[in-house]
Amino acid sequence: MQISSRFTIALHVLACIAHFSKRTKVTSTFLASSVNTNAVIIRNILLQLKAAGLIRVDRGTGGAYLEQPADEISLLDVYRAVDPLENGKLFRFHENPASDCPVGRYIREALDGRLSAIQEVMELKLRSMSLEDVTADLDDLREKRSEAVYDR
Amino acid sequence: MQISSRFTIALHVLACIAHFSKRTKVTSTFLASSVNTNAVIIRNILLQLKAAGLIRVDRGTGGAYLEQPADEISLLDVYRAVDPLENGKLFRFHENPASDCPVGRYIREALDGRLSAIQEVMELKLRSMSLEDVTADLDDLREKRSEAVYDR
DNA sequence: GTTTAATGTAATTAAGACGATTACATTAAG
DNA sequence: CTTAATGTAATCGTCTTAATTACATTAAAC
Repeated sequence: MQISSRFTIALHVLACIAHFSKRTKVTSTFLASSVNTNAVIIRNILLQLKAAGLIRVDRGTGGAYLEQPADEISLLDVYRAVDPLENGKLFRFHENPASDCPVGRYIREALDGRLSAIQEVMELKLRSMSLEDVTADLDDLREKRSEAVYDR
Repeated sequence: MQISSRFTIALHVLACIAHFSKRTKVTSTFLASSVNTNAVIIRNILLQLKAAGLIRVDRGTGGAYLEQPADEISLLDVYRAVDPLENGKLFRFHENPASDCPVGRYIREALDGRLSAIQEVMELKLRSMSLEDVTADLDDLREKRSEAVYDR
């Protein structure tokens, strides 16, 4: 059960908006070609990011813009925007274990706290990273790679 | 993208084996009724746990037994046994981002380390908990609940 | 040796998610 | 009014999950 690529696409989209939107109009078609997917896929992700209050999208004229500073958009914000979990729970249980079994009767209760703790460390880590961290990484990589060219 | 219930079913199954296998023969039919699912579902999970070296299953006569002490079986062992990730990566990327885009060209490299770090904290937490921790929780719950009965 | 109870395994089904795609109404600037 | 873009519905193929039926294989027990 890998996590859907919607999450990494959303980060790619946000990084593009952060990088381009001051200079160019960032449309779903533009984003679709950077990501290499269909514009409708992008538009649906933009709708989710907008619903979460992370971006603004201009109808008619077009263009997407950050609604929050990049350092205030955490990876957890993005993850939750595009991949909402039902009940907020990462782990699923099988329904109706046998209540007349000493294991089945209590297994859900026994696991619940532990599984929540696992989910929590993951979400804490997601919350500790921001869109700005990602764009800073991108800037570093671009710089390093162009240096490498001059090295030859 | 919730994680498949196979993981929590596998923990239920292992807890049953730990609890019952010294006294009773633990068959797939027995486990299926405790979990409340089909015996073939259980048998496939037993095959995965066996392939991971966590249990032994006796053909013909039937019965499943732990192959390792409960305190040496971590939740990560179980998770990996029943829910193997392709490439071992929790997060998926979209293929072939535009290499002529300053974001598309480096986005994968920029995210890779961060996503691995997220996966790692989750796996460390999974590794920190053992089957014995779960069975101890179950014992506690059974004791508490029977006390509660006498309290009335 | 036959019976019996269990596992291993294949095949099928239904439901749901994902990603891609086409189509089109709606919007707003120029 | 034209144009370019978004919002949204509908469809499609593929994959995964979970459930189920069926049956060959195994090994103990009588």
